[in-house]
Amino acid sequence: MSVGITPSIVEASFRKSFGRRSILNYNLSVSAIRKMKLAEYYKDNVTIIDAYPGNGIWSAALHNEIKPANHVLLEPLVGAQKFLKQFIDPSKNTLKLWPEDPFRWATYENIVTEKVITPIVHPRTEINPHLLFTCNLSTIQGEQLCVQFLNCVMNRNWIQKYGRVRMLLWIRYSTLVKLLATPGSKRRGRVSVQTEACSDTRLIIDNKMADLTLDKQKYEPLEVMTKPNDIFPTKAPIALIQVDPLEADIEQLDYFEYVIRTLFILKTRPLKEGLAILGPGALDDMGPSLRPLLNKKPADMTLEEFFLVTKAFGAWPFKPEILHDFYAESDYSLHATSVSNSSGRT
Amino acid sequence: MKSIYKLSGINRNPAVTVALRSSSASTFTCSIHRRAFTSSAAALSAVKIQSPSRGFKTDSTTNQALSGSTTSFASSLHSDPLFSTSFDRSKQSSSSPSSTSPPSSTTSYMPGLNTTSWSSPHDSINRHQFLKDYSHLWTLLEACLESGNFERAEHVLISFSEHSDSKDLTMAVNNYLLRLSELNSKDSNVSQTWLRNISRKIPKFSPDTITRAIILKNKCLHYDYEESKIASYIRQYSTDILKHVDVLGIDMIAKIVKVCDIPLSDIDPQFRSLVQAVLEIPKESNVDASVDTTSDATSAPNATTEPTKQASEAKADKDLTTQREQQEAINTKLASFDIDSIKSLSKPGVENLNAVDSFGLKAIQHTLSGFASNSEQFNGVLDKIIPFASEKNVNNTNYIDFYKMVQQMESPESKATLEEKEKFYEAFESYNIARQKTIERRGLEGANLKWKHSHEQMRQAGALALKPLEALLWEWNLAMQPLLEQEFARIKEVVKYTTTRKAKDAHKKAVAAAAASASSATSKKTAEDDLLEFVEGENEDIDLSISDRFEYGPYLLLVNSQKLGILTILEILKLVSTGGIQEGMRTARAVLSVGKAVEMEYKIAKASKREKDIFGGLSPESLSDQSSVSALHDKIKESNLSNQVSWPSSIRAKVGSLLISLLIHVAKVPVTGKDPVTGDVVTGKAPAFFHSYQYQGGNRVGVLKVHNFLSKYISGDTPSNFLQPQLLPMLVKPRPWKSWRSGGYIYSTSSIMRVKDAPEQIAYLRAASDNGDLEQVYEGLNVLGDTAWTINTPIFKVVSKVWNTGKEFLEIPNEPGPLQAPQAPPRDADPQVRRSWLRECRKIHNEHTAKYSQRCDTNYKLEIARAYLGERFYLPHNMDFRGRAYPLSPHLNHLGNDLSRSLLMFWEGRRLGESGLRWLKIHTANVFGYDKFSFEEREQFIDEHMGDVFDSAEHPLDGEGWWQQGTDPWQTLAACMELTNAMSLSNPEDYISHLPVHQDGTCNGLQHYAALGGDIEGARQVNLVPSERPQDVYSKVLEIVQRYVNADAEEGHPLAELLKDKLARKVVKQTVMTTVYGVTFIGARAQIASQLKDKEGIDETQVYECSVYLTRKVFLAVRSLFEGAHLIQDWLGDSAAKIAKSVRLDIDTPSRRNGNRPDFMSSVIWTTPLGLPIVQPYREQKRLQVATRLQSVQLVDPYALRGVNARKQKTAFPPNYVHSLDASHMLLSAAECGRQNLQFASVHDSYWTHAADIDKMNVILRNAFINLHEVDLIAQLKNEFDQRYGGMLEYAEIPRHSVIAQRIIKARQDLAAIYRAREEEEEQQSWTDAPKRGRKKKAKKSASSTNLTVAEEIAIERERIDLLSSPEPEDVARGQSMVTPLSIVESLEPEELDALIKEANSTKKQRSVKSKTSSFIKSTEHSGSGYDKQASAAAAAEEDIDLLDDVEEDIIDEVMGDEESGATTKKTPKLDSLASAKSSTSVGVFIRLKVDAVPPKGTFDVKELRKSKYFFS
DNA sequence: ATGCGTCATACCGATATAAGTCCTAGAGACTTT
DNA sequence: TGACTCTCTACCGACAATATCGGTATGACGCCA
Repeated sequence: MSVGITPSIVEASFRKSFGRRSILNYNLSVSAIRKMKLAEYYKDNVTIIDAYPGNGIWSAALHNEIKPANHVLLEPLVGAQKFLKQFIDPSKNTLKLWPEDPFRWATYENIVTEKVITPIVHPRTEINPHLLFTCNLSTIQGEQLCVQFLNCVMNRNWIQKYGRVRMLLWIRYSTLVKLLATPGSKRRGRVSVQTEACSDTRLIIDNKMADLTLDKQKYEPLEVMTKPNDIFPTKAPIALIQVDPLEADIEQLDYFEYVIRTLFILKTRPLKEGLAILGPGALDDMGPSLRPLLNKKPADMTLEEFFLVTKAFGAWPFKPEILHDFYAESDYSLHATSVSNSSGRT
Repeated sequence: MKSIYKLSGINRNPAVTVALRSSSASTFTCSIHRRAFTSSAAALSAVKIQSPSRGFKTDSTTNQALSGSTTSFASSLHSDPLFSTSFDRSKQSSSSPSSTSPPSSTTSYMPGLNTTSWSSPHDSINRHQFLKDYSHLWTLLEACLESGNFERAEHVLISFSEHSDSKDLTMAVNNYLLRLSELNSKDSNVSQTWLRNISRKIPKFSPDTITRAIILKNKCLHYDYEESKIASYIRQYSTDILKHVDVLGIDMIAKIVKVCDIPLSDIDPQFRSLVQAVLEIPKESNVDASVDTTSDATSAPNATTEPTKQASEAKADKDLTTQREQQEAINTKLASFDIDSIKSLSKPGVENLNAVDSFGLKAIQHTLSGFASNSEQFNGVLDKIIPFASEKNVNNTNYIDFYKMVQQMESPESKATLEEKEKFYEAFESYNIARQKTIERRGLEGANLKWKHSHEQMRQAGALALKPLEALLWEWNLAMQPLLEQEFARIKEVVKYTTTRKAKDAHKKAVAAAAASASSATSKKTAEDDLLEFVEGENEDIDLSISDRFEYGPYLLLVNSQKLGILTILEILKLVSTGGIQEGMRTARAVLSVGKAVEMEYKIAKASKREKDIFGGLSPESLSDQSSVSALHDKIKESNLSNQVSWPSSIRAKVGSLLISLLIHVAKVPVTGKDPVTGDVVTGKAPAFFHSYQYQGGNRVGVLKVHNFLSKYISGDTPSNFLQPQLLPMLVKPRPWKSWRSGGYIYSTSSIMRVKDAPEQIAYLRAASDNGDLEQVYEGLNVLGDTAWTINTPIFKVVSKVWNTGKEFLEIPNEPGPLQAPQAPPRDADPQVRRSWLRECRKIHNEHTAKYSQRCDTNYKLEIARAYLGERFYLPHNMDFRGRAYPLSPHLNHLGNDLSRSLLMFWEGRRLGESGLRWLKIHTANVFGYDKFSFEEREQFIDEHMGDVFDSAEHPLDGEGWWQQGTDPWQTLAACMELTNAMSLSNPEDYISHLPVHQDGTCNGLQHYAALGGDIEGARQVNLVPSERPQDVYSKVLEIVQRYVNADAEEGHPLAELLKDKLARKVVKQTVMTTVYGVTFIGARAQIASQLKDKEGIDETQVYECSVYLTRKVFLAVRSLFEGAHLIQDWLGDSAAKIAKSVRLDIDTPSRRNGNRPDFMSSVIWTTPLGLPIVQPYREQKRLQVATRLQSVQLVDPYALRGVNARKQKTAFPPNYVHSLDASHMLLSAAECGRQNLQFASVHDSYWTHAADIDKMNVILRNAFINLHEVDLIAQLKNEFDQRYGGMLEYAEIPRHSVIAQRIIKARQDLAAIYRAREEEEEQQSWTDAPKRGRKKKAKKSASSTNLTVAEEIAIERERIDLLSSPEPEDVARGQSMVTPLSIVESLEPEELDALIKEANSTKKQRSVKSKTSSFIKSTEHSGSGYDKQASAAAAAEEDIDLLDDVEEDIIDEVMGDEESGATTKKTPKLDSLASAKSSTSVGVFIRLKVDAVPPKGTFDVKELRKSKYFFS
């Protein structure tokens, strides 16, 4: 995937996406990367973890622009592996293909234990300049994975234990609006608050044909895909976002998670109704301290306001002890089998 | 055009909406979309003329009475006589719908009145267009009447009249009239005036004799039986009026008879004896001790004259007192029969179970035993009768052991005279009736008194004492009262208006006025305001609560506030920790349960009150003529409005949610917490319950959680204290089944069939019931219900001893401690760690929940058993929709697990005799698990183990414990005890045995299959063929599998080598068993995997592939062994698929999701040999969200017309059919056992009777099986299908090259051209007609397409059929001139068509076989390949990247190829394409449905099994 | 009296919710350019 | 003119996801001829 073979990969990957949605426009990719000034930030001993490279356009652009010391492609799809292999120069050690599935957490441990990558832990004062993560999350499961990556940002586990690792994620539009919805938006939900709380997330490459209800002021894309053949499949809009984990801690993280998850159940009802379902007597006990917010809808609330609620919740003496609920599947085969066995006994 | 895509039958009905919600008060128009084409295309437009009565805008009929509102109902679309043939059982054809059906509104089969047929027009079982609203109105009418809201009731009545049949209407009016006259008993003019008015308003209404009877009743009360007034009225309408005992009551009739001097011969002979009884009773002694004492509480407590709170409490006190009085009265009665003392003779040492001593079951126990402890004066006569009486243990006995009493009385040593015995039984019977009634009318107020008592005790003990739960509950109920009163007041405020709009306007005015006055007087905030604020919520919700109250209000008013409070609390506490929610429950379930409890409470109270009204001073249980009594009971139930229909679940949910929200608001528990900041301990009061939500795998679920303070009180032993007493075993014989809704308990109504949200099932059932087709079914079920049971006390003692240890033992789970979740990993732990932690938590949680619910379940069983110790009881039965019988009373019954079964035995004993002793031994061997040997061997086995048997019986817990090794240990113990008792006699054959002895069918499903197919080999395997030793299917299958595996092992197959020594019967058993149910490969694989998992020597990683391998082998073996069965199974499945995927021409059924395709509407329906119609209920469900006070709740809408779930219809039909046969077999056997005076019980394919009667039963059940299968059932089924579904269309393919196919293609093109032209024209028209109306988006079609969609073609075919059946010759001619694919196909001879289809199918098959090698059986032959692939994949993952070179080219190409093609375009479902979807060599076409020919029947003669010893063994 | 336009509202269906996916297999239904 | 994706995986008995949004139908109401 050296610069020299760029035309060939562009040509070869035309209208290929291996079941995912991918960008096809190499030049636009390059342009976006330059606008992000990635090459300037990632200079020294750079490792790129490149999940689901698929047709390889975006990977090629990253590779050619950043020229990383180590670029590992996590691609479980045999077809895609075969395709990508054509463009990998085995003699060089900078670009490797690893066939394990990026969906599995073990993959990320394995590439370390197998010495495919050697991550450098970087202090949290700045974005880790030695490690960049990119992933194509354009499938239906991609959204799930995306949310989990964000959870990892919050929990500082997974690759985020190496410091604040920037993530460049290709996501569906439906996911995008969930992540980037601003207060007052119809799409404002738990994930958007969480994203806001733990990361600085920007829209990098937008898609022209999607008319989404985003705060365009706040999320001005660096590049826009305009032509039908910029992506494949043509009518399946995706976007590239850049997720920069924040340095600061979230206070009372457990409570924060519980509060936002619960409050967004009744997201267009006044907060007082939402408070009531936080715990027995919650409205009576916490209501007074949150009086100014009581009539606000969770969907309209800002991050700071959620922090206020979290704080009040943390200070509430009678808050529930168990914040994570489990449920039992109705799979009590114990009893059932004892009944049926005895009618047809052995 | 759009009309084609509209489901014409389901237009919303505005007039009904008015009555239900009355959101509006003026003119409505109900428009029906036209179904017929309005095109000018000559051949097609004829439809318009053909059916002038269809598809028009109905005229609006103005009805002044409805505050100017105009109501109209869509006229029926399909009332053609063509589609109204009668439902018939194919074997005894044609019977017209009975005209004597009791009025009912849940279902209706009135052809021609707003109805369409359900699954087939062949049966005249029709679906009322507004079924849902119809039944809602029905219940609403009753509710309004009960609460005295006559204005609205009339409103409802008028809406109802618009689309009800005249019988239902008359019944509705009569109920109105009855209630009106009740409340105006002193003035009969009121009701007469009203009647005149209503007759004018509803011209359809015609009074019947019941109407007259009501007026007569009113007159009697008004004029105090003044002869002149009454006699003339009777003369005017004949003495027929007097047959309505259920209206007038016996007392009244007697008086009338006396006053007017009417000869007794004019009275309905059925009830003459009752009237006579009244006449003979001297006036003063006419006091009934047993009839309801709480009845005044039931008569519309919240009607205009509502009892005050104090009054109702006082009444509760009174109730308890009267109850005691009543009991004493009965005691006196018993005593008067010369059995002065019924003081318990029961055994010592029946330990009390550890349980919260409070209400529920305790109260029942109290009822049951209530008067055992009284007075010493009863010692005497009984002592004379029973010599052992002196040994009686007086302490520790809190119940009467009737069982022992009777045994001793009947024992040879007993000196009781025949007369004494007779008197005893008579007393026993009436005592039981009284107690049964008391149990069914649960004493809610009684519970409250107990709570109150507890509360007061707590007070005395001082504040420091921990409050007992009861005290808390009392406080809650007390606190709920003012809120409930407030709610009642608000409801009354709302419901006094006839429309919500009026109510809202009035409210607005009131608010405005209040605001005006408030501005002057500064508002002071009072407690009441707080209440108001809570109840009313935010101002913006007021409109909502008004319309809400308008809906649920009338229902809530039916039960008084005391009862409401109590039952809410009881229900909620019962539900704690259900639904997999820790320390809580699902909101949906909670609100529905509470709502249902309210409904139950009301209905039972109402029934009880009516009974009192009708019987007057007579005591029904003491009358000699019990047949008249029960006939009258039935009549009462039938005429009772509330028995006909259940409340809509939306109403239940709303009522329940309101009550729960009140409870949440008032129920508080003390709490302590730590202030996170200061660290101080804070105390306070917190709500005991709170409403929240949880997520279950991405789904939101509403939950009601209990405060953990409260959950400390609640253990697995608690819920049984809150048990609803309505569905317990009965102390008297159940009311026999007489119709589909008459039978079972005394007060509560149950249906004879458990239906699954499917009115269609009810419709068919009702038709059969009304038609008198179910007599055999009734007979069988009644035998089951008449079997008398009692508790096996020795077993109970052992069990309760074990239970009280709290430890796990056999089937008894231990007392689960608090849930201990593992420590959560730190947040920054690897996601994998977190994931496995979560998984672990979930697993522990699951286990805990399962354990808890098991503990609860066992506790229920034991508590019920304890309550019924020494009692004689009965288990009323009904059926599932296939006809299999189940006891109505849950928890403790003989269908339960081993433990439940062991706790039950026959009340009646029978001398063993020689054969009985032998069977008792065999039974002991069977339950021990030694059941695969010959009878002689089993007998011998027990003889050899007689020492173990004795030891088990005498030292169950401290002996060798031989019984515990049995397959069914508890039943083994019971058998050991029985056998020991018998053997202890000098002649064991003299032993009077009560133990049920079982005879089980060996793989009963396969037995039926073998008989159906006449399959000799199969018959042999399942013991249909006489044999010296029992055949064991599972061992046989295992043997074959073993052979396969050995063969593979020979060839070096690694898995075969691994497995060949590890096969066991157990591994294959479940799979063989479930084969009958159509288990799929993956399901069977999972079963086998779980069996292999515990096997030694199989690595965990290999379990999967082993199970895959083995499952293939097992399937092969089963198939080879039961070839005949599989042929039948396949035929059944294929037939069901054809039916379920058939297309109907009689109604328009576009798919909801894809307007280009019709939905499949026909369920598989068949009639069992006993005449029971069975409808498979599997349809797509429509779900409704109902907004309740707490949250919105999702309910299924059973009334929605939805397409069938074809897949489920297909897969479930074979097992359902076979189950319907085994059910028939059972019921036939039961009926015959009843005739031969055998006690009989069954668990589907396990038949029970006394040991002594086993020989008789064996003959009976064999004969029944032979009778069942002597006719060719499958042929009969095919015949029935042909008749019922013959008019439908099925999809078939014929070769494209055939002449016919070419003609069809041509015809389609022609039709498409006409169709498109007409479509365009219509479009134009619709633009000019109503430019704003959007077109139905359902009809998605590509405008340019020249092909017809499937839906379009069906529409055209339908037109043709309609034309042909038109009465106009002109239309018929037009129809004949139409050339459609169907007309072309029908021009062929059937044989020609068959040949064409066969040809097409064979080419298709060839292609598919060529392209796929997917059959698992086939791939078994190369099962090595899967192994290899797995290995290489694993290797690829482990090795370095370079290994990618090794990936075979062809795989890559394949993937790449797929990717390429993924980008290619897709296509529209045009009919032509539908044809070529499978192969371009054939054309798809709709033909008349014809089920396949029945597979040839084998030569096995079912009569042979008469000699088969092990058929059932 | 009728008709029309506008606004409010009820109803119905669609969609999001959470966040490891459940180790695999195979048939069948469904969709939609 | 097929193919791809999605679903579901044993019968019965027991049961049951919810909040919100947007489009459409329908009715109320006002207005004016």
